[in-house]
Amino acid sequence: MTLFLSTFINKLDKKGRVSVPASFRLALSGQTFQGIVAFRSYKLPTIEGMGMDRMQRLSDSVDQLDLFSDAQDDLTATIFADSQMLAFDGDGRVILSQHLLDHAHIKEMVVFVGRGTTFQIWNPEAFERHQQEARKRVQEKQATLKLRADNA
Amino acid sequence: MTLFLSTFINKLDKKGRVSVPASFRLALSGQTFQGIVAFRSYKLPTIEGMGMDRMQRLSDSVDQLDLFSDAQDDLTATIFADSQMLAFDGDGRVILSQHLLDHAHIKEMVVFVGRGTTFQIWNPEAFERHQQEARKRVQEKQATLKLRADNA
DNA sequence: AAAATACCCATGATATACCATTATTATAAC
DNA sequence: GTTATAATAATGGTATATCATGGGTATTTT
Repeated sequence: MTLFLSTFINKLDKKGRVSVPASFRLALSGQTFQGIVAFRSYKLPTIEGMGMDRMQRLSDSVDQLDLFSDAQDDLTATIFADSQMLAFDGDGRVILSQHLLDHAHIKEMVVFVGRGTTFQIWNPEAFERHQQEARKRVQEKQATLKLRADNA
Repeated sequence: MTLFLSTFINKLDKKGRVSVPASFRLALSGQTFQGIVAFRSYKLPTIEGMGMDRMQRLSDSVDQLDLFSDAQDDLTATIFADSQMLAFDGDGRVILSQHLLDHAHIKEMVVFVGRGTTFQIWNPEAFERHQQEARKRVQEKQATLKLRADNA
């Protein structure tokens, strides 16, 4: 099992620790770095999470040895500089930095959302809202699609 | 684990020493030269840093340019001539030369910024400004960046 | 000799490792 | 189908190790 699936809600303790869902840990079990890599989404109030291997591949694809090109500059600045390596403790927990928590407006409860090869970490209410809006957009799209189909 | 990730802010002591972040040292632990290679960025007020192995690769790629071409000449002058090997002391610190410090306007605090296969060393305020601008540009260019990220 | 550098050790802060307890889920027995 | 039991996962707290930092002393360099 190498995919991140489902959503899980866990509690943030007063030290900022939170258990990474067991199934996510299983998906990461083959990796050398036992933990997750996390950075602030540059588009939504959520934290992007993945394994180190994916980060490595991201780096490889960006690494053309033209380390001075403008094109890659902003991307590397934003992603690599902002990302953090969060190691599991013996019980599969990580510590989310204040930096990350602030961005996602997380206070006590944390939602892990599987997205296949990556996952996201949300504030529960914010995630719920985001989901509903996404659903609404899909429905609207379906409506327009149907109209088009009828017209065709 | 060979990537430089996150940003760390450390202090320059009165002897000019500064701790290289532990995770950066870990990323360099496999190398024969225990230290960093640093040179002045030619387009930004920052110091470019990397391990000796990456410097070697850079050299190899420059070798493939025509031996006496302008491009090779420029790279050799701006990178190899300007770069310095800074060895770790017993506690993982290096001494940044005045030459480098002046270029980056560093006085007391030093920011280490991971960029995947390399890193940069900044003045804190200058970095903050640069980072925010980069983030803004990334948000504007979202679509392109997303494609890249997905392909990785 | 003076200055710069390398080496060594001490300390406080913080993160990591470890262990105990609770909760939840799955399994088995009745 | 319900209850009992076991297994796994999540949570909470404490001890330990690591790291950044500061200072001292020796060693090299000029």
